[in-house]
Amino acid sequence: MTDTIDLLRQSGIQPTPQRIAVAEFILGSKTHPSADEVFVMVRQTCPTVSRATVYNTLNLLVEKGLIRQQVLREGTIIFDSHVAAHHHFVDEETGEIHDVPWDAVQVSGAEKLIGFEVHEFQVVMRGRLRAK
Amino acid sequence: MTDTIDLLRQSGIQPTPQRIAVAEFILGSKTHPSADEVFVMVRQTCPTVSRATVYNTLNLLVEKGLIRQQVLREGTIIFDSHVAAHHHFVDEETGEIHDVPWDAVQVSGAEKLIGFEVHEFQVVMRGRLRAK
DNA sequence: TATAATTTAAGACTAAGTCTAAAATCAGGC
DNA sequence: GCCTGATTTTAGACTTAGTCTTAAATTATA
Repeated sequence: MTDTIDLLRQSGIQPTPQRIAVAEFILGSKTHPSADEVFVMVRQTCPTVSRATVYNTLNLLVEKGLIRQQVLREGTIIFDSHVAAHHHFVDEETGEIHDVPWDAVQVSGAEKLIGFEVHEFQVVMRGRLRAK
Repeated sequence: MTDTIDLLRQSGIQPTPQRIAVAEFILGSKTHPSADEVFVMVRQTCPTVSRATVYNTLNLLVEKGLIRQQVLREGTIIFDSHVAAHHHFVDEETGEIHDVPWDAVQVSGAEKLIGFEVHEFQVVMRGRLRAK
């Protein structure tokens, strides 16, 4: 909790109970929740937080670089606490998003495209989970 | 026009004036329009087509494999007449989507991920257009 | 304590996508 | 051509994700 407060402060974000609750949840999450999924979860620790505040807070965390937003799931933006470059796997059946380590896939040529100044890239893979 | 009718029939799609208009537009498009952008454009050739019919038709074309849908732009699904594997470049400033030829980028390892059965993949690049 | 600035809450609003029910159209048989 | 059943279209209603608005609450500062 104190770590989260310090982190918010260091990022120029005024810590409030609502913001702390949202940050604790999303920064501790290994999944890729939508804003409304965050809202549902955060209401458990902060029952009076409003939906608009959750959206506002998530967008602020993105703006300050603490989390990333991704366009990977149909119908909604998802949020990702893993800010370092990595790839994604999208489960076609469930829509669930999985992180793929940056080094698991090798990409060359992406930053040398003619006509484009590439700032970042990722490989987006689609398929299904393998039975274990 | 006759080509489009034949193509629809071969795909098991009953050709109607509305469907022909939508198919002609999207199959001839080099861009990545949203459903509502298609709606606006198709209304020029088929002024009485309804918005629901445009959505229905695009989804049917996707289902039959004539076009692809992509989750690349915030806030909306885009449609892509280029069904063969290729990559995409997303212009950070405008949100515009550009095709990148499959061979322009080399990817290895994507289909050998532990735990995942990868059916398809693409590299999604973000940045800005280079001044020409 | 007072004041200004910031944040929150909750409802309203917008836009993308889908649903619904009736009307229109199409396909096939006679 | 007519009839009937199936399919498609229409247009408005509806749902949901994301944003806006305004007043209240909270925080920061003097």
